[in-house]
This record gives sequence, structure tokens and C-alpha cells, in this order.
Amino acid sequence: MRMKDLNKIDLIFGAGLKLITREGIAGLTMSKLAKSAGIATGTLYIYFRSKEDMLNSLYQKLNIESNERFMRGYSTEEPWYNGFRKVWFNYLKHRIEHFEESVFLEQYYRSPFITVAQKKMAESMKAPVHQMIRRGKNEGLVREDVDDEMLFLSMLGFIRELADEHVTGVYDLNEERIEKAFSLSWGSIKV
Amino acid sequence: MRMKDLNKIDLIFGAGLKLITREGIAGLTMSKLAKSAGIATGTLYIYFRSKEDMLNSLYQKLNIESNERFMRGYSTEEPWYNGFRKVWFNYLKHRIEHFEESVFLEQYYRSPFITVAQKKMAESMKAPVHQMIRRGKNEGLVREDVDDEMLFLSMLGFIRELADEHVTGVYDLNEERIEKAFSLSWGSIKV
DNA sequence: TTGTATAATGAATTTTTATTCATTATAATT
DNA sequence: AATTATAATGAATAAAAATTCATTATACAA
Repeated sequence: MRMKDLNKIDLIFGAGLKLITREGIAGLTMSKLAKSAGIATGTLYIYFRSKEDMLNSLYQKLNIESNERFMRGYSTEEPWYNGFRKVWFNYLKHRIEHFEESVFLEQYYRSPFITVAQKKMAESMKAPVHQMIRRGKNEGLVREDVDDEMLFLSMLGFIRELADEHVTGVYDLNEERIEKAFSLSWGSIKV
Repeated sequence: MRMKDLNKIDLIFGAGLKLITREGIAGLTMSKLAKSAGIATGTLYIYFRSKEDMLNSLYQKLNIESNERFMRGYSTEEPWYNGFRKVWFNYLKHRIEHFEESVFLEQYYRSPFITVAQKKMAESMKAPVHQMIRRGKNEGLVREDVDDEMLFLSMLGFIRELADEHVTGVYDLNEERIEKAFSLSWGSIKV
């Protein structure tokens, strides 16, 4: 008995992300997807029930994966500043190296495909970063006069713009600029 | 001889933006659009050659309108800080009051519909804000050790996140929080 | 008023896209 | 090596969406 080729799912996902980055979810068709993945259109339906199912699965996978990456290497054992720095760099690295995923996640969030449960889940994923910020406050390292969410957004928004412009070739990021950007972020949240 | 009803174009644009905010460009169909605008599908084709033409026109209009709003009231006659504050508030106000437009502009940017010329134009729209930042440096008010684009992005990214979360009901913005946010932005770019 | 050019309509048509399915190929099992 | 269950194919079909067009309604001009 022949088995399903599990690599094929990743192959499809990869091709999908590439197409979506170029022309959005609005530009994605099943035949383009199959062609780009180098398989027959019918094969798509062996791995996914429908186009909607394919997009749902992709979202599910990426949402978990990417949120896992943000906190990688962070530990409450380590000094707070080190952890914060790690998370900041993780996030920038993530937005750059997984740019296509970010584009997809944002588009999917405003597509006919997302479900209510998925919207809720996305929201809950922010918890670990909030915890980190609160710890920074408790240790007297982060300013208390600005609430957690605002601090979070100032960091997140900045990194996001930096990465976007870098990837699209508008603003080239080098080691020096990245350090500068980090110190800008840190400067605006530290006590 | 009966004339075209020019209000109808805005009616169509308005209905389009509402639908796109909810389900993205991927979710927009001409029949949904007509229904939502309260007209017949055929009527859409009196005002626009095609769906693509409709989206192009909408983009063109919004891109000009929204960029015009950012610098509204800014003048080199006034003290720099006042102008900066004005632009900062303009931008936040814009992202909140014209949230649907922002969603559309971003999706359109990664859709099969955008043209190369439109991409270039979008880039060139940033010039006035850059000029403002340079003026701030010349007057010794803005830190020289960070380049214009980075300062721009730190401001832009933060405002954008704030507005998004506010509009989607995740983070409620009040007078006090807005002032706090502005001082956070200003604090990170001032000398 | 009346005529007329054009706006508006929505069902019919065309085009595009998603999905199915009969057929072939292939990996695992005996 | 033969069997077999299922993967893979891509042309055929179904479904959805864009666009057209014959018909009707209406604003403007004479």
C-alpha cells in the first residue's frame, strides 16, 4: 500500500506562501498552486479537502510555529535584559526570515476563511510577551507609567516596519542599524 | 440626456471598503459589491470598465487623499515641535477614522491588481515626512545619530499598531493614552 | 410635453476557478 | 514476483464569478 508523502504538504505550503506574497490570497488559485508546487491539481485534493481547508491548515501551522519562535531561548532564570534582548532579536529575525508567513498571516486574518476560534487564538498568543514585560516592571527595569500593551505595541510596530522595509528592499538593515534600532526600542521602554 | 450620478462612485467605493475590511480583496465579488451598494451588477460596469479598473481607481483616489491628510496643517512657518505633533496626531487620526482605507491599501499592495507605477508612487509619498524629520535635525531638536528612515519607522509602526488595536477593540485609546503614546514617540526621537 | 440619449436593471452568457473522477503509477505487503 | 491499496494524474464537470446585453426607466433639452 502506497503511503501519503508527508513532504508534499510542506511543498504545497511553501508554494502557497510564495504565491500569496506576490499576489495575495486574492490571487491564489488551486491550479496556480498545483503548478507552482509541481504537482497535479487533483493531488491537492488528496492532502486537503478544499481550498479553504488548505488555507486553514496553513494558518494553524504557521500561527503555532511563529509564536513559538518569538520566545525561543527566553528563560526567567536569565537576567531580564538578556531575555528581552533575545525576544526582540527573535522577533526581528522572524519577520525577516519568515516574511512570507507574516504576509500570509495578516492577509488571512482579513479573509473570508478565518474562523472566530482562530481569531481568539491569535489574541491569546500575546500572553508570553506580556508576562515578560510585567516581569521587567517588577524588577524595576521597565517604566511603570506606560501600560504593558502600549510598551508591547511600540516594540512590535517598530520591528515590523523595519523588517518589512528591509525585505522589500526599501531600507537595508545591517548589524549596526539593527543594534541602533534595538537601543531605540530599549531606550523608550526602560526606566 | 440623463447624466451619470457621480455620488454613485463614492457609494460603490464605500461599499467596497466595507466588504474588503470584513473579508479582504479575496472575498470581494462584483455581485456582493453591487448588492451592498444597493445597485444592479450591470450598473457597476457603467462606472468601471472591470473589477480591476474599479480597484485601481479606488486605490488611486485613496492613496492621494490619505497622503494629503498626513501633512494637513503642517507648515515650516510654525515651530518644528508643533508641526511634528500635528503630523503625529494626523496620522493616528487617519489610521483610526479611515481604518477601512488603510486595510484596503495594504491588501491592494499585495494583490494581483497593483501596477509597478503605483508601487513607485506609494514610495514617493513618504518624502514630506522625511523632509520634516530633516528639518527637526537641522534645528537641533531631533537626534542625529539615527537616520531619517529609522526615526520615521519607529513613529509610523507604533501609531499603526495603536490604531489597529483600537479599531478592532483590543486596546481602547483614550485622551490620556494618546498623550502618553505621543510622549513615548517624541521621547525616542528627541535629542 | 415630447423626444432622446444614456443610466439602470438583472437575467443570460462567458470566463474563470474549484472540485471530481476514471485511469495510471507506485510503494508496501504477501 | 504478484497483489493490492492508495497516491498521482489531468481532463471533464460543476460551481462561482465576471461581464454582457436586451429591455426599461429617467433626466435633460428642445
